[in-house]
Amino acid sequence: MPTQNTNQKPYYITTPIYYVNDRPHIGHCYTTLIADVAARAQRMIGRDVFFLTGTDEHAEKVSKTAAENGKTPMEWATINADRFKEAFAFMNFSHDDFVRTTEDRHKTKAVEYIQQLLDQGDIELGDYEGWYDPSQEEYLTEMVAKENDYNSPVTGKPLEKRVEQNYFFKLDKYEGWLCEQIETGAICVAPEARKNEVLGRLKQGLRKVPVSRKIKEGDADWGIKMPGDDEHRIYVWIEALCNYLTIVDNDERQKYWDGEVVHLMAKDITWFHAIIWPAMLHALGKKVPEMVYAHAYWIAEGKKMSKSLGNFIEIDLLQAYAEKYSLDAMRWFLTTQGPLGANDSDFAHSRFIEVYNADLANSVGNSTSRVGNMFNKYFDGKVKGRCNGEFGFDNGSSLQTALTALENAGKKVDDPDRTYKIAEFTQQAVDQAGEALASMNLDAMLDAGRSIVRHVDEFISYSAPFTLAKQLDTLDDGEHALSSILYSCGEALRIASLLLSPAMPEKMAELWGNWNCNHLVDPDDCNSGFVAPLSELAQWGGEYGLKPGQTIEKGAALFMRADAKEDAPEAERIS
RNA sequence: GGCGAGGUAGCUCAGUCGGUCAGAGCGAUGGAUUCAUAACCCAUAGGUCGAGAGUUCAAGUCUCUCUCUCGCCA
Repeated sequence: MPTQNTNQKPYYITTPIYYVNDRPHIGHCYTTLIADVAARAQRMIGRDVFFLTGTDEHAEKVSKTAAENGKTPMEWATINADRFKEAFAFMNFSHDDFVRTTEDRHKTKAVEYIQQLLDQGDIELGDYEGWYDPSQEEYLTEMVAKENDYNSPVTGKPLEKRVEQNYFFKLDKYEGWLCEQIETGAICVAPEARKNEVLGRLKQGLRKVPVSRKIKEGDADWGIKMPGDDEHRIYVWIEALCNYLTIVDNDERQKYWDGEVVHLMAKDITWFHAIIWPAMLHALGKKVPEMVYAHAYWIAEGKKMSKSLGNFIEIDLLQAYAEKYSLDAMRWFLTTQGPLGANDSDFAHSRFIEVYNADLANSVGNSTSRVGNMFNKYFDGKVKGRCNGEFGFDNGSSLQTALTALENAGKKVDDPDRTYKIAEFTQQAVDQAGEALASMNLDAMLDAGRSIVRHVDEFISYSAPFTLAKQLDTLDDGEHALSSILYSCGEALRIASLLLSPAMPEKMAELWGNWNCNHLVDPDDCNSGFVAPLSELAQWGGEYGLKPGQTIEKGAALFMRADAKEDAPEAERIS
């Protein structure tokens, strides 16, 4: 099966690994959804894709919470990792692997990397001086300490200046190199606002960063020890970062690291991914990621999500939306309205309904419905003939015939000289989608699909095939004209549906099922992969295009119009 | 406190090197239409482009001041 285009590098996309003590919420789902949409789109254009997500399990608090729940840390981690797996299965994510940092395949490699950095002298023992809050047993950053007048933000008691022995990674060594990598775009830090922030901070100078913590009396045996020094444990964040490499650092998967590497994350962890991780990789003699993309946050009904407000949008609410409006509609809303840029986005019910109706029900849903219906009404639910998608030109008469029908019916044609090159239009949309995908502009990619739908709707209004259909007996080439118009509408929508499918794999597969399009390896499984790369699938009237005789079933409406007055779905709170 | 981003139609935002840049989408209103999911198509939006001053023949588009919002600070 020619599903892969060998001209393109393999594509490796990652999400952060999620803190296993968290409950899966919109943030986790959003980042992973973006990765999923990108991964699906890249696979569709024929690239060899590896999409990784997973959980970060070695934090100290995990062992603490486990104890509180009467579990071993590992039992607790497993229970919670499974929650993420379930959530991601529900979201229909297509990750190729799910890493847990407690797995040997991760731990062994991670230790090897740290060992190498130790051997090279990139990691060294040193003194850490900082503001310690005895009541919370933690160090505070200079900034936080200062803001609180060097008192504990929790208890108000004075902070202590403490010195501790730690291992340090000599990040400062790579200051100039990092600056150059980011400024030249060798590492593309996106969006632009994040890049500026990182560069600004870089110019303030770098220091070595502590990468370990001394093990204290009574600490749980959880996490990875510093190689060659049992008294220190590797900080969980540094070990966690290694997951991106550990999981593909083998013969079989090496090609993914050698290909295009894209790290996706929320903006709070930009620094780790744009600075510390590339520096570590460089020190290890490894290639650095091509792109570090840090999106902004979701807010809920205009308010920041916070524990105190208890307004986190968790997986149960997303499930409620999916149940009412379909999973793919929810995926569509998150993908197109989400904070992929530098600004936060609002998850508001009224907005969801607006977008659902405007983008899905009134657009793709309605357009496929009206075209499918006309095939059924006029041609017994079968594709009648082919058409090159050009209308209004001298060498074709279909549109002229349609306009004649309008005149016969006494309808005014405002602008009788319009021309349509629908095949060309779809090709341009496919090209635009490809460009948008390359820069992770997923909304623009999907909008290319929507632009085809809009074009079809406009063309239907202009050519009025339903008026033409009433005069088949009196117009000589009426049937040919009608079949040409319908073919072009159907074929254009078929191509549009391909572009929309990364966000809405199930719904588009449903349409392909109704229209008997052979895009998928298994037509009943939207995750079974495409039988050919997009360049072939989206070929107008090509091997995978609509063919005369092909059955077009009306099928159920893809997206039924939603009532704006209806209340937001309620989440059934699960503890 | 330091550094940075931004305040453009009801909403979300585009606006490259200063001169059809005052725009798009959604919402709203009016019209037309019936193949379709009261959908689609067409038309309409008089927003001092945060405030003030300056540079210029000409400024959302450059400079300064003020104000508000936001981000980053190992």
